[in-house]
Amino acid sequence: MSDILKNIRNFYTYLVPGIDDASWEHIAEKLTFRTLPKGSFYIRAGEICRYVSFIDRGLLRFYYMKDGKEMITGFMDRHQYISDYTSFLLQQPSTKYIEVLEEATLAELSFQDVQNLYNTSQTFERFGRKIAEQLFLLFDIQQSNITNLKPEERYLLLIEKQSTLLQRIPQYMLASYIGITPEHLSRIRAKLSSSS
Amino acid sequence: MSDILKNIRNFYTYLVPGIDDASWEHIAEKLTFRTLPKGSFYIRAGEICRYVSFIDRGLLRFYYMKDGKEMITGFMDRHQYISDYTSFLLQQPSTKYIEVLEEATLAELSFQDVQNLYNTSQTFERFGRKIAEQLFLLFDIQQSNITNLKPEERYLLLIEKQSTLLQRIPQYMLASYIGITPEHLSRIRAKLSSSS
DNA sequence: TCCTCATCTTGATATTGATCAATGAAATAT
DNA sequence: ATATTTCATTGATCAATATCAAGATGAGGA
Repeated sequence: MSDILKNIRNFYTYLVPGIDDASWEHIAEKLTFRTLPKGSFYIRAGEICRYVSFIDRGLLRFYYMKDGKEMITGFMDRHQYISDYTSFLLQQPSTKYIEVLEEATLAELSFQDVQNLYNTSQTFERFGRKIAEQLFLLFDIQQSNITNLKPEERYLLLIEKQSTLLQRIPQYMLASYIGITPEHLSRIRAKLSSSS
Repeated sequence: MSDILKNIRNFYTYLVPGIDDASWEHIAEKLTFRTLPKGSFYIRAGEICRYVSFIDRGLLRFYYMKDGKEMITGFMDRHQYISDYTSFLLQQPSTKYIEVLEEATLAELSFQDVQNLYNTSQTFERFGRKIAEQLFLLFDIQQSNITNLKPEERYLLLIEKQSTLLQRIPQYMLASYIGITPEHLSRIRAKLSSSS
């Protein structure tokens, strides 16, 4: 347990370098813990996201349904932050699913506690700003990948940048994440391996 | 001039409802003003974005270059906030161009002033958080439009939601914004008008 | 008014990636 | 070990959209 707290504090310190013990205690005492088994859902479409969570362990996938098909928009690994932040910020029903791919242990803050912390702690307000800024930057990179790169280039980038993910995720999910059909990814791979 | 300040204060109040006069004065005294003529650039690829700006008047477009072609990612109208926020946050060279389509009057804060305000004003820190959250929400909506909708549907959404823009922007720019060629947009329009 | 440049339209063809269908391979359950 | 199910590959065809090439339209300047 104290290992989890250490990891979370590292995460906070990364975003708000100067954080002091008192501010940290203030936050830490509000954290609650939860373990989600493989195959369960962090959130489903229609539900309101009531927490922001730190992933101490595990792997999750984001997707939404489009014409009866799952469209995967991202994966979240350990020591990252997870939430359907749109649903959380607006406290309105989510349009996404977040499914647990590998059993996950989460440390969470409720919406109400987050608001209270914003009102009582300048440090936490800064943390909230940093989180939103990080998400913005992440989105900006991802969007430019989607619009700039062809499927083949996105696949190569994935190999280069996230090779650990490739081993943990079936190919048809990668295809969906890249934005193509499993058949097309298979052909891209065939072409790449024949030409190299 | 006092009209501009009133508009900006409305914008701040929208994001941080409780803002008091003292906090506002603190911010207002750092604002600088600038008018950019039509055809000039707010930023070009390779430059670092040193300001966040409030558009009091005017219209601007975001684009990046891809294989020698301009790919338009957005338009910003008056009473909105503008910046290449990725370049601003990281203080690193931009990959985008922001061009003035209609003469623009801007009220700006420099990167350094923004950092100082974060350190001296809790209200401003909250404002920074809200700005980032708003940008995140905007991106999320835009991304789901791009991935969920077909070009024709994106065009119809544009007509429905931003009909004022349509009159101010040439069709080939709309095509780029929608993510298709001008020829294809022309055909979509032909099909729509024949079937209605 | 006429000319010119930019924009928009229309047609023919090419490319990309999806869909449908079948087969092969690998993991899991019995 | 065998059967069942899930996942990956391969082939044939189809749909959406890009590209290339002319024209048509329209607005601002000489």
